[in-house]
Amino acid sequence: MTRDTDPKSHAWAVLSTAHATLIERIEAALTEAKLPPLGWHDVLWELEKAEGGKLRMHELARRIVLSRSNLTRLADRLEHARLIVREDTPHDRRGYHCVITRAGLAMRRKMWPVYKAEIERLFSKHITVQEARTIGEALARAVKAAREE
Amino acid sequence: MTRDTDPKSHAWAVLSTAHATLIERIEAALTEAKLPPLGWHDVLWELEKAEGGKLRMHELARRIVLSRSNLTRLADRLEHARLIVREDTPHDRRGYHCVITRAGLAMRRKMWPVYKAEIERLFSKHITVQEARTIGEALARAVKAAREE
DNA sequence: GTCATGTAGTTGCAAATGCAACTACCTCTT
DNA sequence: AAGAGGTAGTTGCATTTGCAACTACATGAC
Repeated sequence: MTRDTDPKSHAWAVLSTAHATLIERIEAALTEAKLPPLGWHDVLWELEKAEGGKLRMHELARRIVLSRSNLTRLADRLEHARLIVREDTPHDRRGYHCVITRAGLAMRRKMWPVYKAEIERLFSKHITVQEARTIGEALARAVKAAREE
Repeated sequence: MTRDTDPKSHAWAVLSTAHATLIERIEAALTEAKLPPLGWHDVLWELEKAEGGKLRMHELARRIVLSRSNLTRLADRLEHARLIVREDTPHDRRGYHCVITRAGLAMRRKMWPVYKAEIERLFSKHITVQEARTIGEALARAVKAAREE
């Protein structure tokens, strides 16, 4: 047990390191380009993909894997920057819809090339399509299982 | 460009989500077990693996992918909890060695089963050994390339 | 109806993070 | 031997995070 050689734990360890390394670089690239942090892109992209460009807070939080309270504050910042707006929901007066604005769409389109370039440079370039598929499938299975627990 | 279907970008997106999901659960499990955060385990484990149970601050920071200033503070907390000590280095009076203590070793051994159980439950159980190997190899390649840049 | 229980989202506060100085020391050049 | 430039690590400060309350509304049982 002193040295863990199980290939699965090892895969997790490498995944962790890879994530930390890439995130660090991606954030640096965004800062360098005078763009907002990665989290903003995640929110905007989820909204853009969603039907009508809107999503309930809790659903958005679930999709970007962020706690509710953190999303509240993140949404505050995005709203303050006029990239999203909060709209009352018709049938549930407790909640809101986050809606992406025109400026939000524009911002996401500005962030994506910078983000994408880093992914290519630091990730895509070094793995095969076959490996990418394996990674995508295997991890999607794990995420799905974790969610259904 | 509205919808990105490139399998490599997709793999990155899934990796990101998987990481966030698992980390959240692992931290929760550690908290529940009244144990310190995951970052403490990372530090202790790197030291334990290292020759003589000691590492220079900058080397430790590099290995756990943490900024220097963050490591300073993290090390402060670990030192305060008596899990590591800082020792002067013989030939470079600017720096220190972080050295794991007996209590540090004991703490890591207490944290690992909790950590490991979550990895198994949420990750290992859902992927094949072959997939694990592919993930490990592909991501290690990317990390290596990023570091050598 | 009304009470108990559950869900949506926000807020206060303490702790952790990121960035840009800053100190101290090392190394190389001349 | 002295100065320039680089590296090691820390610190101050503003921002972000995490957790536990807390408000407001919804839902189901009776």
